[in-house]
Amino acid sequence: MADGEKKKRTPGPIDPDNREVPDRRGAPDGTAGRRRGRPRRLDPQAIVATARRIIDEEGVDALSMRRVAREVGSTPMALYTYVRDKDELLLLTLAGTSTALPRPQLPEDPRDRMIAVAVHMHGLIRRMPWVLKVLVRGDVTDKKALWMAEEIIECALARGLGEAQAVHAYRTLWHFVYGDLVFTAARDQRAAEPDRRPSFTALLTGQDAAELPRLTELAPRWEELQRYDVEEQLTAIVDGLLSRARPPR
Amino acid sequence: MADGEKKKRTPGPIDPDNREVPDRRGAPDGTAGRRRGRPRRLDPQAIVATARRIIDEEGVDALSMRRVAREVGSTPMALYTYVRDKDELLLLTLAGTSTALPRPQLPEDPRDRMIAVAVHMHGLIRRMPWVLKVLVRGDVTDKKALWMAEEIIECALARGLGEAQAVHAYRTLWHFVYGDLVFTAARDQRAAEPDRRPSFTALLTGQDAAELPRLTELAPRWEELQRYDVEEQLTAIVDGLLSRARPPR
DNA sequence: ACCTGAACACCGTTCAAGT
DNA sequence: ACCTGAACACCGTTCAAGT
Repeated sequence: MADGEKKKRTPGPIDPDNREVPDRRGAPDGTAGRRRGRPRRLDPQAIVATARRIIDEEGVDALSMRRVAREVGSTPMALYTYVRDKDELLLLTLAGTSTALPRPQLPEDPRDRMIAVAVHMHGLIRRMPWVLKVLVRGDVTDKKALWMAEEIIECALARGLGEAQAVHAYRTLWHFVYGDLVFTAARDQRAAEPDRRPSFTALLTGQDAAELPRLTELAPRWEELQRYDVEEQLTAIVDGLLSRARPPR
Repeated sequence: MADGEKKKRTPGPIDPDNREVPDRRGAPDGTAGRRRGRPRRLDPQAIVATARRIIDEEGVDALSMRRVAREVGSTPMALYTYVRDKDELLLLTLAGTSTALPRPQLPEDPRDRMIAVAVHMHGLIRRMPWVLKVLVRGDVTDKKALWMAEEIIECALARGLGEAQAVHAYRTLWHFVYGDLVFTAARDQRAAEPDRRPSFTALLTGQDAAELPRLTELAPRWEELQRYDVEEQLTAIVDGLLSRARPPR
């Protein structure tokens, strides 16, 4: 990094919100908004749409710059006019995904509302597990998903949490939802390929009974005991978080 | 998958618990425990150790079968005598990692103890972030980490949760800890490469103020508001979970 | 049983050149 | 400004052959 201080700006970034890109149609005199230089041959939206489809159908691992290029009828390097690198393309696929499920009717009571939003958040991603693997790489980039944060924070404030506490409550709920989905997905995958390493209970030998008596006892029933209703867990967490409110006066 | 029903068993699996592998030293008569066929040239433990070192020093993405082979002075395909595939090697690197932090003194009170164990779990992985990326691929494979599950479940039972509830409590805590660590790591990484996409607050334009008033208001202070003490959050969660106990009689 | 070498079917990205 | 083609430095894994 001795002399590499000049950063290349991505020349034609893609608008993550899928709005019309100005793209050579501007004022009638043809100057304002007109792109300079060689006209585009590729459709930026098509690039992202293709990427999204590949991920959706075959998983994140199936996504490659070469594959997208092939499918949009171009060469790998042409894509780099539109995205800085593969990571950026991945993030762009997130936009608009939060509208997959219609925004639900929410209860009026702040506590119940908070739980309902968290459950919705969970259900949304449960339906599109690929989103999980992309989300690790950065923050939420889908503006249409922000209403959920807004709602949860608003509810927390309504129940007497401070501003910081309310933001923390949102994060805590999100972190749980995320973690839960990751492990649910891992379990589903393990179930899909049997003979693969089994759940940890198989590791327990007779010698462990002394050190891990409770686990040893529960091991045979672990699979069923493990299953929970996310809503119940979210309810418990929300109640725990709300119990930190300073008493209303 | 029409005719591919016969599964090759991995011939010489590596013991995840780092115990002495029998390896050609058996009964004095030289039969029991003796390996048949050509003797091994590679040390199974060295393979795993090398993999662990690479991941630890340069991250999971730096791990490749070719790289490990090179560093143990062999060829890529020789590794497949010891592991079924790259995934299995990855899982094997996990063994023993939970002893990185000494087992702490725990409070007697079940609630406090539960919190302390959860905090310990968090601190352990915080110190070895690479573990996170490997854990997604499966369950806990480090037997030495199971005492944490045992403790948490035991505490939950002591406070009056049912068996299923106690197991759920453990899972909920673990899912939160995992999610929290993933996003903390993501934030750290974002901070390390600035100019990269910023936090979501930068997405908010004037037009959003109407729809997202609270977020818009908090946005300028988001970075500081966001920071929380994990222990506080874990405490709230534990209290929420324990509040589900049937009242003690 | 264990190990090698060549081969297959891929990667992301840089770089120089063309339009 | 946008796109191409060749090249660089890699991947995981299969397969046939050797010891």
